[in-house]
Formats: sequence, structure tokens, C-alpha cells
Amino acid sequence: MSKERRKRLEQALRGAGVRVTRQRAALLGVIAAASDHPDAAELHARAVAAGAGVSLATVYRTLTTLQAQGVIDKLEFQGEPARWEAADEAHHDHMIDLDSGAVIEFTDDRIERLQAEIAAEMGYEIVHHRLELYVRKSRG
Amino acid sequence: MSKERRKRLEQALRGAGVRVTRQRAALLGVIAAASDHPDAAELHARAVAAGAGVSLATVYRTLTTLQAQGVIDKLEFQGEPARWEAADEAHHDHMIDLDSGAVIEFTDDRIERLQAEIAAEMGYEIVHHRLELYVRKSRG
DNA sequence: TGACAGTTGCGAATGATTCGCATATCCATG
DNA sequence: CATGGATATGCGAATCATTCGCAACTGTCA
Repeated sequence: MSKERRKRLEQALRGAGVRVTRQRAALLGVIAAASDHPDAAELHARAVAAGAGVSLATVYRTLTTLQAQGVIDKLEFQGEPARWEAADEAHHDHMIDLDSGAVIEFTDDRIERLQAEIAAEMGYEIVHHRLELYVRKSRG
Repeated sequence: MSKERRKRLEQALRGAGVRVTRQRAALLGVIAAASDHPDAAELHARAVAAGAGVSLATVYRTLTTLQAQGVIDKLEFQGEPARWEAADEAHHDHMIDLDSGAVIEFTDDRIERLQAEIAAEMGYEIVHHRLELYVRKSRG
């Protein structure tokens, strides 16, 4: 994330009445830098490791706030603590490798279309959805 | 569920080394009778209302056991307590009406096929998956 | 029928997340 | 660039769903 982009983002938050505090800036940085999908405790650890004094409670509150602003997404996989990721321009779904725990992102327009179609057939419109594939490497 | 079917099911459980206790039989009954998707507390309440003495802890343990036997399925929707349903012959996905909280079941072979296809393309095979559509009635 | 591994009930423990409240801090405004 | 006052923060206590420890039972199968 460029400094330019960061500035614009922070300005947008301010515009929405959300203060950009030291703690929030630190978390934005940690999340932007993450290429994986960390949970609250992990984000807290990284922020602290980066020298930011932040409490776990504030991490939780900030995550909720940033999610409400559409800046990050919350991932709730089967029974484990919630994980977070920077909100991407494009929506994507997740594939979870059961052996390694790795989370792989993917998109498929055909599936997106089908979902909308199915909902429409039953008189509904989709507000949001969740598609998770729990997978294992194919025997080669 | 016929008495015949019930007997076969209980026999199968015994065969797997799972005792069919008073409490478990009661829960099987409650789950079979449910047309909705109750959580553990609700199942406990119904079992108690039906005259079965069961503790909540046992309800939890039994649900886990029955799930391991493939008799019931666990549903974990966004942030609410887990819900349960009798394992159906056929797999199905869920649509959650955000206004009423109603859970609607549906299946679509095209989606199932696409999922398998996508996973295969990336060198994986699906162990299980989860597709939830959070919806709202279309403006009519 | 008897033995005993599998179950139950209870209450205490857990783990993730949230809350209350007193204190500290952003930042639009002057 | 100082300041007010709404917003945030930190701390520990509180919640909520779920799990556990352990002593007392009870299906099952021989």
C-alpha cells in the first residue's frame, strides 16, 4: 500500500467520523502488510512487535470499526477464532487446505451468477454470501 | 422417521460402539421431529419439555457423538451458536433470511459441479464445503 | 446376571470476544 | 497552534457458547 493510498484511506475514515489514532494506524499497517489471514490475537502480537502500544480490547474494537467502514473483511471458518483480511476490490471466496491450514483465495463468476440466480428464483436477493471449500491436495 | 428406521439407526450406532442411552434416544427423537434448525440450548429445552432428564453438557456431548457418526450435521452461521439438523441423504446448502432468521435449504448440481471443478483445477479435492447465502426478500 | 467400558451430571474451566468506566487523545474550530 | 469535547483507549471484569474433570451410574455382551 503506497503512502498516497494510505493517506487517502485515512482521510476517508476521518470523513466518516472515525478517528485515526496511533493504534488504528498501526493496525492498518499490520493488516496491509499481512499476506496471510491473521486472527485478532495474531494482529495484536504483530502490532506490539512493531512497537505499537495497543491492547487486545482495542484490537477487537478497531477490527469491528474497520469492518463497518468496509476497510477489512472478517472470515469465520469452522470453529476457529475469526480471521481478518484487507478488503479487496474484488470479492473472492476461500479454499482451506485441511492439512496445511493454508487459505487460498479464488473467484469464479459462474458461481457468483448461479448464486444470484438461485436466490432470485426463490424471491430473494443476496446481501452477502459465504463459500468455503475445505480441501486436500489431490493424490498425484 | 418410522419405528423401523429408528431401530435400524440405533442398531447401527450400537454396532459402532455407541450406546443408545435414554438421553441419546430422546435427543434423536427431538432432532428427528424438528423441522427447523435448533441450537444446543433449544434441543435441550425440547428434550426436557418432552420429559427426558438430560443435562446441557450431555446434549453437547451427544451432538458431537452423533455428528461423528454422520447422523446429524452441524451448521455454524455467522457468529450465532451452532445449529443442528438431521443428516439428510442428499447434501444441501443454506440460505438465511436476514430479516426473519429463517433458514431455507436448497441444492444445485451446477454449483456442486463447479466447485469440484475449481478445486480440481488448483490441484485439490473437496472434503466438504459450506455455501451460505445471506438474503433478503426481493422488493416486489 | 455381572463386570466394566462407555455415559452422565454437576459445577468449574476455557477461549474468544465484549463491556464498564475512568483516563487519555484526536482534530475541527477558533 | 491552543482547546474543547466527543471519541478512543486500557484495564480487568463479565459474557456466552462450549468443554472438562471426576465421581456416580448404566447399557451391553458374554
